[in-house]
Formats: sequence, structure tokens, C-alpha cells
Amino acid sequence: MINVKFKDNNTYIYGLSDFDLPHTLDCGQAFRWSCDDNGRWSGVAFGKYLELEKTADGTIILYNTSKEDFENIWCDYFDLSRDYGEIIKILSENETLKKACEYSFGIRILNQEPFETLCSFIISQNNNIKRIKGIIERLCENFGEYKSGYYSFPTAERLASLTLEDLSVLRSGFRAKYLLDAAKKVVNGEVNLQNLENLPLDDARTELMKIVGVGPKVADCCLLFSHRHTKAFPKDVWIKRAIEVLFGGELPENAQNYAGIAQQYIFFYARDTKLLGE
DNA sequence: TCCCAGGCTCTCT
DNA sequence: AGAGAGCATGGG
Repeated sequence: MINVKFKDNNTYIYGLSDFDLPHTLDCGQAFRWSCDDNGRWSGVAFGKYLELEKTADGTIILYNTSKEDFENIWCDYFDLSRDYGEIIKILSENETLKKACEYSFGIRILNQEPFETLCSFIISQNNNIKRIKGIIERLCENFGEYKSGYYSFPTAERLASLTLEDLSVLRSGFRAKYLLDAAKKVVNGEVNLQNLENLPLDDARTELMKIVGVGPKVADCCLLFSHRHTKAFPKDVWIKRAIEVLFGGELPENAQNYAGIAQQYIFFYARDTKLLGE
């Protein structure tokens, strides 16, 4: 069980298992986190800047974080109330999945801001991580709100007020028109992001795919990483190959209820170990 | 130079 | 409904 203390304006989390910072923050589910030479991570989410690290004894320290911010934002953002040990136990009934879980230890599924996640994965299509991060950074610096030293992610309202020419500073290529379509449909209510977590998975996916530039893969990333649909299963090129090679084309039965979480472990395992060849 | 990147749209069968 | 070209940009 975890034990949280607030001292000197920092938040200390003791006894938290299954939380590895590099695996969680650099596994391709979020794009605004980076690590300095001393292992301290920093990033922006929900309009707040955060620095955090994990000490040698396993304590997680969130710097300059009030009790309110921890309870209102970070506790949920890092998915701290979910028992990953239990999920991993279930997944590990399959030997191959067990290996994937072990290799990808400490990955937690973040609960991110819906509009940021939507834009991020629109940008991710047919793109690489380095460039995705660059485009998102320019998006925030140009159209986000400046707050003492960092930029929040732009709101849908702000993006919807822009033109394609305005977005040329992003150098996001053909994706710019998709971002505008997403922003406009969110603002005019044609797509209701707030309600997605209450819809059945298929309905939620259909709702997101009303946006031009959002297909099944991007939709499932949104549903998994910002709408708590743990059964959403983003099928990218890596996962398609991995499922074929490791499981003969279909995810094992014991993983069905946590398909999205299994996906993340398999993705990291398959990609990082290059076990699928080139 | 060519190829590819956590895909999607559009077009043509 | 399934296959294939084209898409913007930048790094290897």
C-alpha cells in the first residue's frame, strides 16, 4: 500500500510498486517529459509543470507540489490507484506475456488530458518520436499559454481560431489540417471528449473517428491514454508484427480484459528488444 | 539518393 | 471491403 507525505512543499510517495519513470514517461504514450543527467524528470500536464524523481530506496518525490495538486491531478495522472501487480499477475498466466511484463516493468498507463492526447496522436501518424516531440513543443510554444518558464498545451478554442497558415510554424506537414478539424469539432460540440469514457468502446471509437485524420489506431490511443478504456488496443505496425510473431495473430484470452495495458507492455518489449527483426 | 516513421484519406476495383 | 498510392517533413 502506498503512503503519501507532504513536506517542504514536496510530495513523497512511499511503498509504490510498479512505477518506473523512464519506462512510463518514455514509452511513447506521452511526449512532453524529459530527463536530466541526474535522473530527474520534468514535464507539463494539465497546465502544470512538474519535476519528479525516484530515489535509490524507491521513494517517488514530486517537487514543488502541493497536496491539492497531488490529489487533484498527479495521483490520477499517474494512475496511482490502479493495482498493476494484480493485472500483471493475470497477464503472466501466459508465458510470453510474462516475459513482456518483466521486461517492461513499471509501465503505468497515464491518464492524460483528452485534447492534448488527441492532438499528440494525430501528430504521431506516419511520424517518428523525435519529430513528434518537436512538433508538439512548437505547438505549445506558439499557441499555448506562457506560465513562468513553461507553456501549457493549447486549448481547443485557441487552435480552432487559427488558420492553416498559422500552423505552418509547426512544420507538421499534412497533419495540420487534421489538427484544425479536431479543434473545430471539439469546440462546436460535434465531438464530445468529456463523455467518451462513459461510452462503450466501439461507440467511443466511432465518435473520435468523426475527425478527419483520426482512424482506429489514433482513436484507440486516445481512448487508452486519456479516457480510461483499458480494453482499447492501438494497433500500430509494431504491435501487428508482434502479435503475429508472438501469438500467431491473436492476443491471448487471459489478456482480453486488459488488452490496452498488455499492448503497452508488448509494444515496449517488442520494439526495445528488436525481437521481431528489422 | 532512397527509405522510413506508433496511419489515414482517397481512389479504384 | 480490400488494396495501393500519396501525403509533409526530417533523420539515418
